[in-house]
Amino acid sequence: MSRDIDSEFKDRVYAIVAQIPAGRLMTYGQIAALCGSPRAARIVGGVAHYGPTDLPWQRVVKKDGSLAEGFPGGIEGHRQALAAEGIETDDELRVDIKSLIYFIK
DNA sequence: CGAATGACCAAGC
DNA sequence: GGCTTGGCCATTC
Repeated sequence: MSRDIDSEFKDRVYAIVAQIPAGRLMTYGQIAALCGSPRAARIVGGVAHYGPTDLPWQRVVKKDGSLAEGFPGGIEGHRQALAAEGIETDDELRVDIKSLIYFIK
């Protein structure tokens, strides 16, 4: 599985997001770092936008704990998606990321 | 093939 | 203390 193409980055994003357990959250920066580029947090967002919707992007939030703005339906839609996953948000549309964040070993 | 974008992050004022 | 600007790196049109 030697893929010398840069698409390996995108491929890893899919893998990581797909491995996020329900009830947990991950930040774009964290995923980007796991993909090999800690500064490519925006790329993860770009992949999410143009990428498949089969993955639980709803479990992916910003490092600040706030939700993604470009999510289908907006922050409001994202909040409902999280609620469907069992993740509760506060009045500030933010989740307890410091507790729900999923750390990959 | 080249240029612009993009679901972010961090720092500055 | 909250908002603005710049930088960043890979993908997409």
